[in-house]
This record gives sequence, C-alpha cells and structure tokens, in this order.
Amino acid sequence: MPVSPYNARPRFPLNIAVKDALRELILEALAELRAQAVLADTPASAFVVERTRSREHGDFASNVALTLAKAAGRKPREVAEAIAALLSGDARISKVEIAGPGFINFFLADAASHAEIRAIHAHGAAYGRHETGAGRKLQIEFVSANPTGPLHVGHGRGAAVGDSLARVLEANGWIVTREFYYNDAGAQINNLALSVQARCRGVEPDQEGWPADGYRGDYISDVARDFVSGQTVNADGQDVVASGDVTDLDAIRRFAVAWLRREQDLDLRAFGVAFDTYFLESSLYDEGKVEHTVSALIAAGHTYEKDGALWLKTTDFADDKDRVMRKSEGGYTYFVPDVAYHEDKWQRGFERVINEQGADHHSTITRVRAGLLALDVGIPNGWPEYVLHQMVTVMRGGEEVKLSKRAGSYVTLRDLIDEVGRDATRYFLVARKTDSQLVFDIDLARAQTNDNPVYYIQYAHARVCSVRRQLGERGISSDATIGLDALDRLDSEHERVLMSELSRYPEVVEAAALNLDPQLVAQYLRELAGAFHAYYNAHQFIVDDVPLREARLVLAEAARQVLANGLDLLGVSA
RNA sequence: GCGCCCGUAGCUCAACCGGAUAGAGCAUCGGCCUUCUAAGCCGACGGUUGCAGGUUCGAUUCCUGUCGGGCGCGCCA
Repeated sequence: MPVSPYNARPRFPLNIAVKDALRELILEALAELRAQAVLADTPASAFVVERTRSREHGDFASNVALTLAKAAGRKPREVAEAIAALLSGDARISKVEIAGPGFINFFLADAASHAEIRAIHAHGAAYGRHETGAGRKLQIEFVSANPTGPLHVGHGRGAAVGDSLARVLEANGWIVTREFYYNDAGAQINNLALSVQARCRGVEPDQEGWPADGYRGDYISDVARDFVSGQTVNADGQDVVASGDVTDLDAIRRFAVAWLRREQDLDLRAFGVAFDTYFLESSLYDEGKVEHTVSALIAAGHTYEKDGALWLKTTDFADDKDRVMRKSEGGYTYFVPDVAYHEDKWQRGFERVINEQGADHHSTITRVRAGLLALDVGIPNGWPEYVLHQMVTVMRGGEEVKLSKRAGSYVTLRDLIDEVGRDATRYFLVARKTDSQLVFDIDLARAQTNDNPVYYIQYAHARVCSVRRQLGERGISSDATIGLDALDRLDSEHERVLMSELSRYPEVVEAAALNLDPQLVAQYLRELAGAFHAYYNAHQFIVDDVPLREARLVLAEAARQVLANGLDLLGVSA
C-alpha cells in the first residue's frame, strides 16, 4: 500500500540461498500438514523468514505459525510444533526451536557458516554481488546542479547517495548509467551571464548596474577575470575560449557555463563521483524534442487552450490541478522539457530510471509522471522512481554554518572535502536515511578518533592488514588452504558472531538495492567492524597452533574482504 | 489553507518494509596496554518511541486525529 507516490516502488524477488532454503522447507512442511488435514482449509499465508535480532533466538526465525494459527483454530505454538517436527533433515540446520508466542527459530550448523567463509575466500571482491537485475538497463540521474555556482552540501548529499546507490545496484546485476542533467536553457543562465558581465565591468553587488537577482559569490569574479584575460576552459571534453568581449553576452554565457561545469566536475572528481553521460536541457530544444513532446501531448488529446495558454490536463493523472505547458507569451514552462527529457530516457531503453533529488523537487514528481502517462506510449505509472533527500545543515563548534566566502550564501561541497576529507564526507552524507534531515557535524567528521564511525570501520580493516604485516616481519609463512580445512577450530562465541555477521553481507547488499537505501550498508559496516574489534581484542591471531592460526587468519581475511567490499559500495577507501 | 517528509536515551542515529526484552555511537561513571595499531575492548547508567484514539494474537512500524520541526504549493526554473 503506497503511502505516497514516490514510495510506490517495484519490488524484486529476493535470492538468498539460506533464507530460500528455509522457506522451501516450511512450504513443504505446510503441504504435508495440509495433506494430513492438520491445517485443513487454511489459506496460503504471507509468512516471513528473517534474521533474528538476538543470538539467543538462533540465526533465522519464521512467524509462519503465528500467521496460520487463527485460521487453523489452534494455538500458535501447537502449529509451530507441528511444522517444526517436519523440518529436520537439512544439513544446514543444527537445531529448530519454538519460542515466544510461536516463532520457529533456526540455528544454523557450523558447516553453513564455514561454507560462507569459503565463499568469501573464493569470490573475493565479487562476494556479495548478485544477479538480481541480471543485465537489465537502469539509469540513475543525480546531482543535476544548475551550472550557475559551486556545488553545495545538498548536492554533496545527492552525489554521495546517488553514486552509492549506483554502486549498490551494479552489485545487484543492473547495468547502470549515471547521468547528470544540466538546466542550461533557462533564465538563471541569463542571470549568470549578466552577473559575470557586471563583474567584468567592475560592478559589484548592490552597486549601480548590478543585475536584480545577480549571483553574488566570489566565484563570479573569478569567471569574469578569466573571461577578460581570454582563458580557455575545458568542460566535458570541449574547449571554450573566452573572447574577452565584454559586450558579447552570448559569449560570456557560453564561457561562464563551461567554467562552472568544469569546476563542478573537478569537485565531483575529488569526491570520487563520475558520470557516464551529461545531458543538456538546451539539446532538447535544439533537437526538436520539446516540440515533438508538445505535439504528442496534443495528439493524445490531453491538452486544451485557456486564457491564451496551452494546458495539460494533469488532473486526469492524479494531479490536484492542471498545468500550463505553453505560457500566453509563447514560452514553455519548466515541466515541458522535463517531460521531453524523460520521454527521451524511456526511448533510450532504461527499464528503470531513478531520479535522486532534493526533497524541494517533490512537487515535480506528479507532474512529470502525469505528462509521461498522457503521452500514451506505454510508460507505466510509477516510472521513473524517485529518491528524495532532505536538507543538510552544517554545524561547527555547536553552531550552524551558513556561509562560504566562495559561494556567498551557502556551504560548498568543496569546503567539506577540504576540511574533513573525502571519506568522512561521503560516509556522513550517505549514512543516514535520505528522508530525514541531516546534521553534518564538522567537528565529529574531522575527528580521527573513536568518535568517528569512518575511522572505526577503516581501523578494523587496518588491523587485519597489520596482522598480515606482522606475519611477514616474524618470517611466518601462511597457507590459506590449511585454514580453510580447519574452520571447525573457530568455535569461540566471538568467532561465531563474526561469521554470522559476515554471512549477512549478501542480504544487506540486496536489501540496500531493494529499498534504494545505501544507508543500510553503512550501518552494517559499523556492526561488522564492531564484531571484528571485539574478536580482535579477545583473541590472538598469531598463535603456535598452526591449523588454528591459519583458520583465524582466514576469518580475519574474510572480514577484511567484506569490509573492503562494503566500503567500496559507499565510495569510501578502506 | 493544501500536499509531502520527519518526531525514538542528554546528543547523533538504528530497528530488515506488523514480531520476541526498542538497539548502536557520543556524553557520564568504572575497568583493560611489557603481547598482532588503545583509532580498540569490557561493564554501568540512560526510554510512557511527541500526544490521544483505532486496527490485531502482536504496533516505533498500518489507520484517524492532534501538537512540533522542515520542504513545497507560479503562465519561475
């Protein structure tokens, strides 16, 4: 039941080996019980098999008995007993218990954990990757900042979330295209050109001749200086040479856009984010796609003329009022090229399109989807999907930071990268649910201490590397095959907990894609690092007992591998 | 006024899309370095999940109302 339009996301089936196996076992038991008339006439129930919260409840639990008890007219625990009695025989299960109101708890055999450790060893960087999307095309559009100024922290959140999401979806088998959309055709670009022109003439904000809504940041002066001195800038592979002619507003506009695109691109590169395609709004006009979309909407019969304007009847598609497409003065409103843009995405063959945007764009969702439905070309409702992130506020020394010298009225992404580093910035911006407002605490992100979860995770990785270095320094050779054959020596509680955490990773990767929520990965890594630190503190790795030593090294290496794999999904270095 | 998001420990956040005793980190207090990185570990303290109803075996989760914070409601882009 969708709560809001953009939450109505398609669901894709889970493909998790152990969970599936347990589910199958339960379904077989249910069939058997129905055959015996124990559960006569009970409907197929929507039960789940899920990870337990607490170790004492085993590894997985199912609520199947609770969901069936009423229809069966029996107590939940009785139903659970009947099902559990039929669940023996799978080598991966060591124990089945009935607990609480009627949960069936599964305790996995050690062999199941050992198989997972071997899988990590065998697959390395590929461990945890799935084929869920299996080669289907998906596009994610994110950042899409106007080329009128440096990227701000909100763009940074979009960049961190969008890129991590792209990585997570790739890990689930989707062929992902990262796209950046430039609004380079509107009034704000003209405003940019006027601002640069004013600076070229030595006019400063609030002085005579400064444009009404001019951009006031210091960077405008930089652009003006480079334009006047005839510099060349390269944006997206194309050189733009400044003419230096201050009267040529068109030349100033082209130069300023290229200049800012280059600056934004450098910021994104410093952030570890790269795009596959850059799409210019102006190209929609140049190539006649806007006109095409307008005629298509008219032909589909969802438009009408009123007050000298052309309207789209978006109320036919769940909007609360109709929207103007062509203003009475003749120009198109913003959402028309937006619809044309998304029709273009559809024609490019993306089965899924995800738009990662600031929550202030919320109102466009209904309009864009309405426009696409009105085209009547087979675009399904709910396409494209949206991930919206809420605002970011930046704190330093307990006070909100609102200004940067360079941009004037906002804190830039570059400010954060320079001050706290790429890793901490990416982690902090992605480690929270996107629909909550985010407080970015610069002091915390700067801290290279245990306060800082980034370093906590990276430190766990570093400790494994340190153990390996110690081995070398002590002249001890290591043979993983010995360890892989001796995994049954890992019988401490710390080791069982760590192995259990490690085996969760593929589920986390899948859940993050399913929910379009990379924050799940960040949270998981903190928990995994915690399990590793606890283990590290309680046990020696380099012991004289060779099989035990090798087994522990294999486990430590598995932890290192999964930490590295997970951090990679966040774009954070290990 | 209408729409969307959020409200959980003193602070910053989780809770696997209805499950078991609501969990972490920081802060506070108390322990652990002659040993692979103490950037760490172990323990204690800390909760009427904003409030009031409802749905049901079970609600932080779903529904209704209400209070508080944020965003958006143009023939702007």
